[in-house]
Order: sequence, then structure tokens, then C-alpha cells
Amino acid sequence: MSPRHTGLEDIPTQIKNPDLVEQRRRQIADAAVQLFVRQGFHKTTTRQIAKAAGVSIGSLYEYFACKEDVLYLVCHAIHSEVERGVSAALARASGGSEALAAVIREYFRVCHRMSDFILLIYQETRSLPTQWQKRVLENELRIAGLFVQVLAKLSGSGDIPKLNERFMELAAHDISVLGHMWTFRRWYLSRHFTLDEYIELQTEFILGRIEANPAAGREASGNKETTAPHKERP
Amino acid sequence: MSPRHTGLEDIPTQIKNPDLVEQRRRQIADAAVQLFVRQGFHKTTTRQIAKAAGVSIGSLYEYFACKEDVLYLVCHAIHSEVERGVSAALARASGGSEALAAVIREYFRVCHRMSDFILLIYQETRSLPTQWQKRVLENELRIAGLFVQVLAKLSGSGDIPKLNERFMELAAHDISVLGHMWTFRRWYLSRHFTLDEYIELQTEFILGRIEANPAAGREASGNKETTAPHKERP
DNA sequence: ATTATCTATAGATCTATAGATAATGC
DNA sequence: ATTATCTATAGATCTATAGATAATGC
Repeated sequence: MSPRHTGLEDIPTQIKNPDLVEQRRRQIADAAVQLFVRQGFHKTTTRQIAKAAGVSIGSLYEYFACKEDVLYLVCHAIHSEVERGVSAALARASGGSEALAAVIREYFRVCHRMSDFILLIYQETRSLPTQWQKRVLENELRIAGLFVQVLAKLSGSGDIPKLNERFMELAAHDISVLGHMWTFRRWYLSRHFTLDEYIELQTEFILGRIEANPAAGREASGNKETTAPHKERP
Repeated sequence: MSPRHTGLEDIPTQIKNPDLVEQRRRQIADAAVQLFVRQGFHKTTTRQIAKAAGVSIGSLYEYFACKEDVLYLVCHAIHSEVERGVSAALARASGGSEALAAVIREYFRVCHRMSDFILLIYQETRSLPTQWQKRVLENELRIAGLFVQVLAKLSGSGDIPKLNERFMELAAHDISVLGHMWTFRRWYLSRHFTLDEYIELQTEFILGRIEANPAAGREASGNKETTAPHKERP
């Protein structure tokens, strides 16, 4: 379907038919992610994955060169799903600070729905080969970048002051992490707050910072671009 | 020295002399933590640990019943160190919102210093037996509890409004997690912010919420105690 | 002929323990 | 006699591959 760059092209395989590769890999990843969530990456054996996916261990190694490749595909699929959710919310969003609140709400709900999987990424990114750890971190950055976009649209509009680049970047990462916080402190938070209460309180927190922020304008550089948030700092 | 309950009494050992147990366990844990940070828990073998600690593999198993016990001791030591740092800051703290800022600053510096170790806890708590996972989470709660204490002292003093219990709990966890954020996003954040800049910006963020918070007073219950923050919600 | 799939297993670990040895104190 | 330490290894895996088999298309 898409000639789009997905970042998966370079997982090596012995199989020639690309559609078959895509189908079987999905099948294997779907089985693997459940096992990884339940048992962790290291305690899950390649045989268990093959069995749960309904293929032989030999076949599995035709589609993946090693166990780590399966984990990478799993991590990639998780990030794609989170990004999809946030992008959709961003596309729907109107304007003003209501737009930010809407995107945050949707993002936090995605985090809630994907709790186990986001947790998995925190726990197992480490188990990936360096080259793929980097990819996972890039995915994380891209998601934070979506929040920078919303903030940039807001900046200087209505009663929101002009926000400088670095302020927006930090706020974007705070939003990311406060969403993740629901996943890795849920064992505690959910005893005291419903998801909606959590969203409401954290949204107030974040909006408060933006509407009346002493830091936002302080070191106003001439740097005003709104779309390329990940450039190296000078 | 202390007959204080440390939560370590029930790691089983074959060795009778308690001082020796303490000494050798520290020696083993010190070696293990470095290996775990460098290679991860699962890729570190018990032989490597024994070798690095300068004891035989046989001796190691006299002081620990299994590899997971070593990990638990390591996690416990890390949390103790963090708690020690925050408690010290709390003891030194004056009053007013300056006290909160001082405690946050000290906590974030501890997180910075302990980056690798805090990261390890995020990654490997999962690898512990359930009973010890719980202990690790309790330790995390106790640290958040220290922040609740500072907030409670602040509540209603000077120009700070009365803060309700749930608001303080959430704010305390936010502080905890924003400190951790420096450890697991440091690869990105440190390219854009020095530690001190990070501390300053996040402190403004948190103080802003507390000084002018719409949520804090909203659902004012009669609940005013300041010292037992971890009761179940009614 | 080529592609996909399977079975069987080589080869390489790794944890935890059994049983021997050394050191200490009665 | 008791305590602490060590060496050697039992026993149990687990990943990844070699080589056989089945299915597809020329």
C-alpha cells in the first residue's frame, strides 16, 4: 500500500515475498508482545513465540534474524499506535487552549489503553541492539514533536503569551512523561484518581504553566520557527 | 548499629555471623550493581558477579538464595540512598515556598547523581519476585511521601492556599517523576538544558501550580492531617 | 528451480548445589 | 564441632542453524 518509509525495511529476512513477510511478521509480533508483557523479554523463549504465533521455530528465523529483531518490531508497532492516536487528535483539534487540552486528553487515553505496552518499552528498550535503541528514542522524540506542534500553534494566539522554542520543548516532554506516569504509577494512582480525574488535574497543571508562565518569554531568542523542533541547539 | 527495620532481614542466608553477612552482601551488591547497569540483569551471570566481588560462586550462594535476591538488595540500596538525600534536604529546609524549592533542587540533584541506578530500577523491578516488587514500590511511595510532608508544611502558610490531601499526593508524585524524567530522557534533555536550567524550569512549573492552583481548594474535605499521606481513600 | 516450511539438534550457556577443604573456637 | 569458603559439575535450558520436505511456477 504505502511506499512510505516505515523504519522497518532493514530487519533482515530470508523470505522473498514482501506481503508474506509483512503478514507473518505481524502474526509473530502479535503473539510475541503478549508474551513479553506477561513474562518479560528474557524469560520468553523463541519457541514460545513460534508456538503462540502458530509457526515453527525454523520459520520464525526465516522472518527474523534474531530474537531482538522481534522485540524491535514490537516496540515499533507500539510507538506507531501511540503516534497514530495523537496525530488523529491533532488533526481534529480546533484552536486555542481547548485544542491543547483535547490533544492531551486523547494522548492520556492512548497511554491508558496502551499501559502494558508503554511499560514494556520502558523496561525492554535496553535489551535492543544499540542501533535499534536509537530508533526507539527517535520515535519517542517524534511523539514529543507532535506536542510541540500544538504548542507552537497556540503560541501568541488569544490570551496565550509568545512561547519560546526551548520552553515548548520542555513542556512537550513533560506532557509525554506525565502520560507515561499514568502507566508506571497506575498501581498507585488508580487507587486515588479515576483516569478522567487524573487527566483533568494534570491538564490544569500544564495549562496553568502555559497561560501564565514567567519562563516562556524570558530568554526570547529570535528563533520563531514552529515546525522543526528537533534541531540541534546552536 | 541500628536495630531499625531495614526491610532486608528476610533475604535468606546460610551464614550465621550477621556482621559478616552485612559486609559480604554489600561487597557483592556493589559489584553487581555496576554489572547490572552495564549489561542488564539477565545478561549478567552469577559467575560474573562472584568474580567481580572477589568471592567464589559457591560463597555467593551462601549469602543469597538466588540471583533475584542480589537484584533486590541492589534496588533497596538505591532507594535508600535517594531517600537519604531527600530526607537530609528536608531536615535542612527552612519554611515557605523556598523550602519546597530547596527540597526539589536537592532531589533532582540526587536523581542526576543516581541516574544510572534509577534507570535500573525502572528496567528491572519487573525481574523481581512479586513479593519484592511490592517492596520496591513501597519504597517509591515513601519517597513521594517526603514531598507530601513538605507540601503539607507549606499548605495555608504565607501566600500559599490551603492544599487538599489528594492535590498534594498528585503533586508529590509529579515531583518524583519529573526527577526521574531527567534520568530517562537525559540523552535528549541534556543536549538542550543544563541540570540547573532543568531544575529551575521545572521548579517554576511546580511552584506555579501550588501558588495559584484552582484545584487545590476545590474539593476541600475536612481531611487535614499532614503526616499520614498514604491511607486508602474512603 | 525456487520459495517457504518443518524437524531435529549442535553448541553454548547458566543457575544452583553437592561435597571437599580450610579456618576458628571449645 | 561449627562456620565459612571453595571447586567441580549436574541438570536444565535456549538460541540459531543445517538439512530434509512440501508447495509453487516455469
